[in-house]
Amino acid sequence: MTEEDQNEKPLDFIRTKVKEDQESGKNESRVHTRFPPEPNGYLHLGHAKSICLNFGIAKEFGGLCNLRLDDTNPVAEKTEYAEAIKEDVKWLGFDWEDRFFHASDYFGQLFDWAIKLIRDGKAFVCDLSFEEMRELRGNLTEPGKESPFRERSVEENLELFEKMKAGEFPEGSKTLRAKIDMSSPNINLRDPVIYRILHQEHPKTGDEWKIYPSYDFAHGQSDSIEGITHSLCTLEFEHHRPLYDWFCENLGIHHPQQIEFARLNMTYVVMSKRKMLRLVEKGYVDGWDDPRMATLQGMRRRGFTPESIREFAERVGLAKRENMIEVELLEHCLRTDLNKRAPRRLGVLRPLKVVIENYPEGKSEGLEAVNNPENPDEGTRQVSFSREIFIDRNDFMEDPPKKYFRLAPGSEVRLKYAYYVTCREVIKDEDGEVCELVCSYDPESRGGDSPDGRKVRGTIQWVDAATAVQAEVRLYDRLFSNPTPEQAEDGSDFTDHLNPDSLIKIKDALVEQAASLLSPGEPFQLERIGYFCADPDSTTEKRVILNRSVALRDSWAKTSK
RNA sequence: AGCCUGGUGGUGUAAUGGUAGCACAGGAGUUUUUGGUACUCUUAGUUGGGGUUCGAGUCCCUGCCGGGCUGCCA
Repeated sequence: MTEEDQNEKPLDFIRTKVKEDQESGKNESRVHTRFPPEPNGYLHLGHAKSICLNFGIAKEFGGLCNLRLDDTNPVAEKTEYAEAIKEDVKWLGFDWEDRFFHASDYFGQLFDWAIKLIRDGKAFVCDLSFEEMRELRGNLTEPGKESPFRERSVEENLELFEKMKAGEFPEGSKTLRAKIDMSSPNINLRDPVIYRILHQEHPKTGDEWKIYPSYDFAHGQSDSIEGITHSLCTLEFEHHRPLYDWFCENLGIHHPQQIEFARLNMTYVVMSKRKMLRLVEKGYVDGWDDPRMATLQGMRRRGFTPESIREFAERVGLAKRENMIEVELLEHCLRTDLNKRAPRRLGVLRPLKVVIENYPEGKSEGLEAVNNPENPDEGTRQVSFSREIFIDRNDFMEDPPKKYFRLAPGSEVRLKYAYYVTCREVIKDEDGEVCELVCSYDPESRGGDSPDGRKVRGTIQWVDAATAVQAEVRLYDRLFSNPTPEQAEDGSDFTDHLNPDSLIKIKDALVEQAASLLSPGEPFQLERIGYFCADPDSTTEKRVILNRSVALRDSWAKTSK
């Protein structure tokens, strides 16, 4: 993209603000962002939007972006998740260089800042139980009441807080609270808890700490320590911004600006960690990396490319209003990317035997097939052809409707890259099912063109019976049959809307050899069917298992309905 | 109920007082050895009501609707 294009391209509200700040010299014109996931689950498409935003802005404005794990709650967090997060961000194509941090790196500094707040009379140790605190907090319409421990002396607070740190009190018995305003209409400002007692091993700091800072007391300060200039987060943190600001101001430290944007929602999926966890735990899917999941690991296994996801993240836009992106946009991004890069191969999902009666028995020949019509540089390959081949059952109809261009009794079609064939005879088994076709071929049409200029409307794919490789093909479709499974109008649960056909396994598909040799994740197209890649199970189970990433657009399916 | 926040075609997103545009989806067609791709054309929109103004999606008032908030989660 040229500089001019970039100037012409309208900026979203966040980039507009970043640009203003940079041009006005704020933060010495530095731009520094961060992606701060909590390591309590796997990253999903919604995170991808945030990753692309944060790393993208840093790149566009000549700045930096950190990766920081927000590990302030050891109860839910695991190293397993932390590793997956790093892997996923890297796979998506972003580089945090040497700036990989943890909120727990700052526990010491955070503790010192808590001390400062106590000394300044802005924080106090509170003995209220969970329930008592809730009662005194008030509600949406009524102001809260001050804690009876609010006016403890600085000395007593200091002593108690040190004892909390030393592990002298049981979990839940005391908290450290900021002294702000119990009557604030923003409930987050009603003396929020900033430290709680948790006798819990932390994946990073072990048993060093018995108290842990809350999100509000850790996040903004972590941003501040790292010199973040723009702290981008989702809308639900909007009510927390006054708190974010309050801590930076009252601590007298570098004050990054928090800006909120609307999170990503998409049709036919669920995007919350909690709901995804349920899908995994209840066995509705095969795991976090199930190709039907909107997790980055699932999407990668399914055959999504980092490029397609980045393109998607850019195209969904950025604003503050709630949104529901149609999954079709994601599919479009994948197809566009794969169309230009995926090599073409031949395969049939539901094989139907075809014997070419006038083709010499025992003969076999190699035919030249184009690897990628979008890119001639990828050249051609040889595919073998002989008297017995298989075509897809979908490509034959005994009693075809109008405008059906494929094979039917007496009709002629082109076998892609091979010959024109005409269906002469239909053989059925005892159940009356078509089980074999007898065709004749035109030897003059080798390569797929007839010297007499005769045109044929239909072109179908095929595989050579002698050399085709058997494959299990997994056809994935949307996980839910309802576009908005979470917004059940009838009070139903999202799991009531699971699509029973979201996974169809075809055990006995046949593909040409070249389609059976690719490693997991390498995309290819089975012509006229869709984009595929080998599943990791291929390696462990030592057989060919293919995932359909996305089907090709099928305008015939549409018109024939 | 109070506070905060947001409302532009089916979906998403532009237009910062001056021709409502782009993308996806939908429809029609051209090309085609993938009923793919590409290309062309096309349907469809400013939440209601008032006001300011030569002129309002944009500013003001008011109604309506959506989202968020009463964790020692993030």
